[in-house]
Amino acid sequence: MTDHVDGVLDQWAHERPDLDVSPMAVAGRVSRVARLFAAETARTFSAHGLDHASFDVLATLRRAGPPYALSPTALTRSSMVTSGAISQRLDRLEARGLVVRRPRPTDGRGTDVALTDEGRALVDRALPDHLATQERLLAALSGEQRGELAALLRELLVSLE
Amino acid sequence: MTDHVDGVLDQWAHERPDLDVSPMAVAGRVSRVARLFAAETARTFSAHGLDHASFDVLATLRRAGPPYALSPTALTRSSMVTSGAISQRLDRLEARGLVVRRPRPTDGRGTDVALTDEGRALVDRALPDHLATQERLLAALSGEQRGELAALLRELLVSLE
DNA sequence: AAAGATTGAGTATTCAATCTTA
DNA sequence: TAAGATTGAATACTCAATCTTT
Repeated sequence: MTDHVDGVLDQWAHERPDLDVSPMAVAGRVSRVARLFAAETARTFSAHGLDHASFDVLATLRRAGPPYALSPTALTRSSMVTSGAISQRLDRLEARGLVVRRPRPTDGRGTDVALTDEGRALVDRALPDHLATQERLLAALSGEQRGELAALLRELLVSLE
Repeated sequence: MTDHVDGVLDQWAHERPDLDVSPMAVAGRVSRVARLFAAETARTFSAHGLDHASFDVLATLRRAGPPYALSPTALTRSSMVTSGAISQRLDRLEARGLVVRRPRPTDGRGTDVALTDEGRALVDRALPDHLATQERLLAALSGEQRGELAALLRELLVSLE
């Protein structure tokens, strides 16, 4: 059985036999899997009136634990987008009443972003569905294979982060 | 050694001990690795006056072999973006003289998109640097580990594609 | 009616500049 | 000066509608 990347590697082997394209066997597949996962999980988020960007912020606040509040800077560091993107995500979430922004008492420069009750309820509803979708996407791999895959990706991430 | 995802899993285990968040161990890492790879390879592309979108189109035409020509539909299928996005990528590449669009002789509806000599020269220059960047990003993994990782990702892709 | 390709409106991002407070 | 956060211009995408040819 072959996937799209096998075809790409074959083409390069034929057209540029002088080059070692083996890094693509990993890099190309990581990129494709990530995109396919994102497309599929987007459908689940959509069923809850969310998208990946919104869920990402709500989930980061939720898993931080009570009082479910973080600064925009902390949200930016946890995410993989710029501070400007976080500001705009917060605008949208606040307009929907899912988060509130409040000036931080101890530092006039700072802001606390907190989940509202509605925001917390929404992310708690969406999370089980999201996990079920991820589980379904991974169904082709056994528990042992998932463990191996996670371990290899962690080693890679440790070297990159 | 732990990565960002270990921290996320710990947080969820504390806040939602009722849920099995283990799918995130794979899905979260795939997403993060893909984003980090994309950010780093973008720097290489930029050094050649390219970005990921442009390189993707040029490389697809290049590895197709002589005469380095495909239809927009074929380019769309090979990519992971919509036909509208491909149209716009081709506008940009054509404006720079890296590809040319010509009506297909055998079917008035069709278009052939072909690399120009300049387009081919550019992708052939950028490709070795791109591979070197990917190689560097994977440096933490042995050859054997890369093989295992690629095999697991391929199995996943076969189930998803 | 369908296939191939493009268009334009709407959206979420990045980047650099800006504003406020420490 | 620096830190925290936001703003607005520029960019590349998606989605749905459209145009042309078969």
